[in-house]
Amino acid sequence: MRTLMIQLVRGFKDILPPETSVWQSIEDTARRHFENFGFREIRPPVLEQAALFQRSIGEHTDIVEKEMYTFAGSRDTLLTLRPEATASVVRAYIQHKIYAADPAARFYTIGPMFRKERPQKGRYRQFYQINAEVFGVDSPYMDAQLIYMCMTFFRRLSVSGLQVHLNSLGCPECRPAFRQKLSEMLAGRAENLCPDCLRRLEKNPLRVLDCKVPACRAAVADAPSMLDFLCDDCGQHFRTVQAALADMDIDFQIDPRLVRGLDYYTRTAFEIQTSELGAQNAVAGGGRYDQLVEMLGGPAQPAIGFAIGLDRLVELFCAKFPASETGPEVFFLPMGDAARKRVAKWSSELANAGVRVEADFSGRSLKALMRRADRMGAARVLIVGDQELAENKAVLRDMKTRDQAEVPMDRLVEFISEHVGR
RNA sequence: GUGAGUGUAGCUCAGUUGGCAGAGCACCAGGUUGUGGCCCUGGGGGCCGUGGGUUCAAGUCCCAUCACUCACCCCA
Repeated sequence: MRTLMIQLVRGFKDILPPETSVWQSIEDTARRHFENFGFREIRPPVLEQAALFQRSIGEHTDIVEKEMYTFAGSRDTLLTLRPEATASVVRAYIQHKIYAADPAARFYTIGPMFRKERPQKGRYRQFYQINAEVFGVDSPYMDAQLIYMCMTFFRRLSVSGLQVHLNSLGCPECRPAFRQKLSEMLAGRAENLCPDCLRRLEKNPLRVLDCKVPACRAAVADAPSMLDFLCDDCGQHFRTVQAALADMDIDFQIDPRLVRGLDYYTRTAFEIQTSELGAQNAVAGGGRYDQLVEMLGGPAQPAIGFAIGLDRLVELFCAKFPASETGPEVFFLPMGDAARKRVAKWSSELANAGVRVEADFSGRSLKALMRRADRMGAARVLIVGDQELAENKAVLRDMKTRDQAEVPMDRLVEFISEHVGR
């Protein structure tokens, strides 16, 4: 009789060792790097009221229309597994009145997001992001510093081949005029547009700009550029961002077609792309969202942030530095029951003293255990048998040099701690 | 939601016009009573994704279904 195997839910994945150690080190690097820039960690829950995302991301975005995991909570509230983190961080900023003490606040958060899309290379239904959000700062220098922080983070990880794409989406002052102009133009050639774009024409004409359907691309080939419609303030802001980036030696490309999928962005929008991940080329993306805090019921405070796709970053990183198992510093190899009893205690104490150890209690032959130690990449083995027990010693063998030394048992932990260089 | 490709051992994959299920690597044991890597010998491992159909006979042909992968849409 065969029990039915329960498998992963479609689009979800297990992250296994040794790859998990890559995740750990990237996350550690992010924490250190972001904290150097004055960011502190915030950990909002993964479950929120559906309304939070409907109001922030926008009713007519793909995310809200078809990609959210939403289900009935208690009473008549709808709950959603977060498809992105910014809305939650904004909600927390408002709910805990963090602005009251000091409106300027910087947060980062690392965790899983959920979107019900068809899985594909670099895209999962549960995926991980590193988010950074800045509140209460409207200066364009903040925009530049944020992009700088992001790019130097990648540099720290030695991930290269990344390109910054930059655009400005204007503000409520200047965007309507552009939107109007664009709508008029697109309406005139509606028969050339794909069905999706016909819907976008009504709800969000800017999105037609980044449609990949050839006919749509042709239709918008000579479309007006938002950059020509920027008001004085937005224009000034955008120019200052560019100048600051140049001053910080961050290369970028102006990309007037860069329209992000979330409705809340204003002014600066950017995406960091790679050519090495197949179709899903965005490794990070973000922008300014100066109206969102107020839209969600908080005070009028400007804000800007970005999200890094951790899964994609790990993939880029592993392409360059493949994950590998690291063996123990000391592999305990007891021969016989009496030895196993002693090794159980010694190896535990050594681990507790900060040395990475592993002990084998299987009772297999010395040869078999030596092979096992070799395979797992142990730096050295400690052999304990009847002879050693009788003489109150153990044999410490260096697997690389094959040197063997006798270690007095009563000082075993101290001796090995020193020997390993701790 | 749409399209294409792939499902055989832990992994990578062969499998001829339909005729007893295979290799390499990995794993285990022995060659060496308590010393790893190389070598030699032997061994364990499989509902051939699942269900149905055709056939004397199906991993192979047909149908369905599921899963995975890639791509579209969109994004991190």
